[in-house]
Amino acid sequence: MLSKKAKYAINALVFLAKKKGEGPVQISHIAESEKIPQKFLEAILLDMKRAGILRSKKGKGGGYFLFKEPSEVNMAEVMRLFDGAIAFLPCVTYKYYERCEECKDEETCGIRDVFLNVRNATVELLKNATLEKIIERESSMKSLYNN
Amino acid sequence: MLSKKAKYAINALVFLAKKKGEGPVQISHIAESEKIPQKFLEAILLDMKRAGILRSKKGKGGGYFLFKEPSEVNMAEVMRLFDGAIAFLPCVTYKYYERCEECKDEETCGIRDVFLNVRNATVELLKNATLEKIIERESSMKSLYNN
DNA sequence: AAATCAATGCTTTCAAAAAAAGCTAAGTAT
DNA sequence: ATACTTAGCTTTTTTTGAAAGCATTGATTT
Repeated sequence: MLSKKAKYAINALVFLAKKKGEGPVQISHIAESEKIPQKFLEAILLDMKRAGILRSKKGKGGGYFLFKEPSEVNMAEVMRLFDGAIAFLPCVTYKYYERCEECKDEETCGIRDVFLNVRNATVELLKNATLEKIIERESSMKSLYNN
Repeated sequence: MLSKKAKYAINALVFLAKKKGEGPVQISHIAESEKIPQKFLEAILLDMKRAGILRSKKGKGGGYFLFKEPSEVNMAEVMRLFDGAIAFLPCVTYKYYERCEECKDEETCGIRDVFLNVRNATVELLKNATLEKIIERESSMKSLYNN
């Protein structure tokens, strides 16, 4: 399961992506609209700012806004930022690699093989899921649903 | 990431599947061979016994053994037993379903759509990954590796 | 310059879950 | 009987998740 942090981050990102071009959005506004505890959201937004996804502006008329293009922010990136590795086992991750103690031979480990396939499929889908596509898909589903 | 519990469970299952037909195996034997803290393993095996995957025999010559067929034990089942839902979001699970508070319309939620696809792909792969196939694949990889 | 607004940084707290460890009981084969 | 092995229960320790609180810094407006 995603941590609350990651989930909130995604919600906030989609929200900000929809407001792209409208200038900074206050934390309190995002928190209210997406039902996220404000203080928690502050930390989350800050993390994403540090990661180069968002920027902020202080003072009157300040707030957060998307800095990267919506087509360049994908779910794999966001999940890794908040929850670490996406894979189910450390021996099939790239950045968080760790060998299994009990494993006699990683190359021929049947368990590893399964979870490597799962990881690859998952990462593929998540990398493809950009903010742009999510919003696009949402509006196309909405019009489908309303006709 | 899988919990240690789930990971240990899988290791123990593969171990027992390889010993299928050789009678009960002592907990201590599994623990040593797979490098699992024995007391922790006891609880894990007991859970799998309750789930009908294993059976046990007490007293001299006792131990645990696989009760289900190796072709009928898959990774999705084991993971659900120990770690609960496989999906990343509660709104795309079957048994652990929960609605997202902030979600205005689940049917057209772009985020949900992404994670539903991920879930479906993952479950498909995990259901297919039975103990039988894991062992089979392992030995075929080994012979490939040795030639 | 002062007042105001909003993000930033840092610390602490609270709760829950994960990961074990310890001890006693119960069942079974020989 | 007794030696062996799982079963059951309680407690402890560690880690992580999820916040809440408060003082600070920086930008803007008047």
